Amino acid sequence: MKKVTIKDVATRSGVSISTVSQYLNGRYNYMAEETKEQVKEAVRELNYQPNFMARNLKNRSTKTIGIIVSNILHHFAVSLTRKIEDYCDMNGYSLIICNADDDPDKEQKYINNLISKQVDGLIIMPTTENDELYKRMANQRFPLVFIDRYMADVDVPVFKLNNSEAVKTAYDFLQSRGAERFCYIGVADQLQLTPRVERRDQFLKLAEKNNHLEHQVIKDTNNLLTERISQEFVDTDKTGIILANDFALMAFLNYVSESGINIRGRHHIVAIDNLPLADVYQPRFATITQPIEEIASNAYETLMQQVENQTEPRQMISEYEGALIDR
Amino acid sequence: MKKVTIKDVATRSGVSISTVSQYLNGRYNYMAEETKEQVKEAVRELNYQPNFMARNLKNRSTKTIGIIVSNILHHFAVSLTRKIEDYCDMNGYSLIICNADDDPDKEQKYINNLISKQVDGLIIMPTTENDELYKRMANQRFPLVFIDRYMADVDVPVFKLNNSEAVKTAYDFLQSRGAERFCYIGVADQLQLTPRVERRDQFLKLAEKNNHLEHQVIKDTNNLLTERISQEFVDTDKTGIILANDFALMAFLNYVSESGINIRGRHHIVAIDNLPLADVYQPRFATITQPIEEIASNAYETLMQQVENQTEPRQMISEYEGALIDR
DNA sequence: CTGTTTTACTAAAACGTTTTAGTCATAGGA
DNA sequence: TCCTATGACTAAAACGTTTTAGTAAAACAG
Repeated sequence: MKKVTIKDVATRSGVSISTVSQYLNGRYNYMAEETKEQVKEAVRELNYQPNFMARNLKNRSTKTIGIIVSNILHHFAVSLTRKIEDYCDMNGYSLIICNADDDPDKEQKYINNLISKQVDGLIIMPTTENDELYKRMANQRFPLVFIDRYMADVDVPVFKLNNSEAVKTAYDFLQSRGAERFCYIGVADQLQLTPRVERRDQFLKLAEKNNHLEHQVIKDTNNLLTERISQEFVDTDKTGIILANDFALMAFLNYVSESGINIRGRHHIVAIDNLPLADVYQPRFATITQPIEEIASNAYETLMQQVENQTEPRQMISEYEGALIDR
Repeated sequence: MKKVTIKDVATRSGVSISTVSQYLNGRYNYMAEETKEQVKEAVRELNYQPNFMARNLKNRSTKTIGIIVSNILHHFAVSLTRKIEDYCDMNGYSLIICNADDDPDKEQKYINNLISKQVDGLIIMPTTENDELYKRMANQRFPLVFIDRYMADVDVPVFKLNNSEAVKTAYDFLQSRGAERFCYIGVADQLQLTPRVERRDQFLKLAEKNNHLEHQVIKDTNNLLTERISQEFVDTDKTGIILANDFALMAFLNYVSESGINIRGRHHIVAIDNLPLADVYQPRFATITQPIEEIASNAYETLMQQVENQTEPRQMISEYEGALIDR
């Protein structure tokens, strides 16, 4: 597969490389109509695709940004990526999607990879473990925004759900439905990820403030769920359950399904993150949807400001409210 | 943000550009230990990242492949991408993910984009509308494989589910459970996508062969579902339902949820594609899982053979069996 | 001590573009 | 008529690497 270069096009159309380049870049100012046609024809005939590498070795911008997704199997993450892709598309940018899998090493690898590929900017859902790297990027004024998570000492704009408010909304909702004891189900987190920490902390704070002594926090859905939660379920009709995210919800529903427990109408449930499943699952449960649209558009805009105006990234935490959907 | 180049590293470590390049490429054969250390130090201090553009302008390979996903919101597509990413990772390749959204124009844009970015090969779930482009790529011996779909006249290896067998398995299963009438629910398809066509055709063939005159094919879940299916549901206990994919399943469950119909135990259902939801939904229904692992590994291997051995793509349809999961 | 080999390093060409600074006709203006 | 402007094009430098073909010194063989 020998590649077609600008030289081939030049030879074929009988003009110089420079003229072909002018044509390709739409600078027709001083170009005879005939020449234009000849080049056009040659490009078509040879099916010429400009070499992006060569082009962007000269140019400043690659018109490409990268997103490093925490976990591509997470519905919130894909939906967000999907939205950002739309914005890129509308503005003539390409989006490279990388899946860090919540693995700091993989994340680091992808960051360096994308920088080396000269992306104009980076949107990251950080694992929070590579702070040295983030700081270095911020110092070098590399265009960068964070989504969903942040670190207090890294000066990068953040766009995220107002986790405390979301949990408060959930808690209030459950209380208004008559819940008397509360259970919070999260997922195992070796990493101190913002959403998990903020949500759990807020839950504990509220439980304490309301003097709801009978509350429970389940951190690891992998093995503990089955043992720990079962008695409570069997014993009471007045438990309010908060499911910290997609994974907690699925783990919980799996537990329900496997244990054969009938939760119909007996417990009130609010899940943070809005899986499509929520629209069809019986019994119905409430969810708190993430403000995906706002996060995506603001993160994109802010990144573009950095890319185009060369403003430097500075810490700025933008929180958006989740919306409770009571089904 | 001025970028650090190999020249800066050379100046800082007091050696020539060539020597730095040798170091970077791990050719230490004829290099003094001291020089090595100095360069290493300079690279570290400057946080130097080689410019991928420049590097791959010289090199043949970019060690990058692209995947063009039909629809990133489709569970099957993401899972497959996830697997392929693992293979890339293991072999030192990077994966660029693009979402064509089942839009032929977007697909074309991304294909050209990725070729222009000099990817070494491309994995595509084709929209089937860009056959001219596919053919041109195949002719130019551009390393290429298809997943999930194919066109008879395009000479590119394909890796996909054996759709006919999958539908037959589903049909047989429903029959064995006592279904007497059959309903197939697909999704609207302006495009003639392989899975949709093959599955529907097979259903019709089986219905005819078995002389099951009371069968129904619903193509468009958007508006027809509500009107068309309701009577049947209300009227009979012996309907067997085949849901053509993720989207059909969700549309159907939405319908069930909104209409308030109780399907508990009354109908037998098999859904093709295995959404995580299937593990938790009540009542239980059977699914046919796609052979994701096999498709991913074989597609990757075949692409790599083309990339590395310069073998040319030739049509070769590899079909893998789905597995019925009866819950 | 001379001639060859090995070691450690470097200058310069090349990759495929874009861009700058031209060249050379031709056309207008005086 | 000569001078300047403009129109149509091009040669060559530059981008940041890798690689080839070298050079010069040190080590070795005879």
